[in-house]
Amino acid sequence: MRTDNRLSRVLHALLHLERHDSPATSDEIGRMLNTNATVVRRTMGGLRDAGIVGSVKGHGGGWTLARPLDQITMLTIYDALGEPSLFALGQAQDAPGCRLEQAANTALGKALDGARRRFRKELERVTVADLRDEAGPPDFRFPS
Amino acid sequence: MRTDNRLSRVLHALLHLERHDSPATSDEIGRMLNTNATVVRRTMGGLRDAGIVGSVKGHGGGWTLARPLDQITMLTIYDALGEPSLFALGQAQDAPGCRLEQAANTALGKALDGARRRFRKELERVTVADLRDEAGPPDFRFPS
DNA sequence: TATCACGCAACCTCTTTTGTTGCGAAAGCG
DNA sequence: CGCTTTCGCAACAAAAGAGGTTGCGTGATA
Repeated sequence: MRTDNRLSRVLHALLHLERHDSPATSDEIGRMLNTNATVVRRTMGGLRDAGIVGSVKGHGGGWTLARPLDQITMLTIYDALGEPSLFALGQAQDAPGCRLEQAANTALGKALDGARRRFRKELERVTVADLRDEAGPPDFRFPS
Repeated sequence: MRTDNRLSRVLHALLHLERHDSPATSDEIGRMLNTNATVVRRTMGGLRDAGIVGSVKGHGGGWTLARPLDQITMLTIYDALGEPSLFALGQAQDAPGCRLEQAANTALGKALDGARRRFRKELERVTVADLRDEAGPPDFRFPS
């Protein structure tokens, strides 16, 4: 199954944003993420609504950070993206009312819920500033 | 996003299989799972190779359990299905060599790995016999 | 030997996501 | 005051993947 890379992309974009003096245009970010401006706007729109970034129109406009990176957890971003569905596995609904199917789904649901909790807990623990620090010194960061 | 329901379906099918005296044909299972015989064969093939079920050709043939349900964990099945990719989220590979992207991917990867471990651990803990027992008495199980 | 049922490969269809295009509105520049 | 830049938004096209469909072969049984 094709995976949703928006969380990874947005993290990447925010890290670059911090190092950008002026607002970064959608097109610039699109080139960083190897995609195009419309996709960037679509994705960043949710972050703007969540108060993570701001957008400015017109000359010299673009995207800016609305708060310092140490006040943005990975979970903040994940939720701002609309909490996209985490799993490629799901419960079948082939015979609603069949207690055997229900039992199978209940068990699978528990396993998925446990995994989801673990995932969110880890995202909550890590700020984007942590990522920046782990990336090392500013040099050699974007060898384009 | 469309989810992969094979694990749920197979669990459901195994629970029915146990209650079936003669081998169950792919077509019968297909009707239980609201799908068709070919899809059933495709999915059950992996389980046969893993020694979980057996298939018999010809008159009176079909699918049978190769071991008792209390010797089949949910994890056994998941792995027999080829350990299908668990997540709908993934790491972007837009700028290999960019340390900021790498940092984002590393952090995301850790969160996903933790969730995967939790998931597998839970699957390992539960046998299909547990599901059967939790489904309650045999009555009212398949109100078709 | 006729029928049943799995095995397998090729193909079709449907859904979802990404990417593309075009137009409008707001903000600065000269 | 018009021109350019840039986001906002909607509609459309393209690509990928999974599930489903069909057809034919093979083995087993009656």
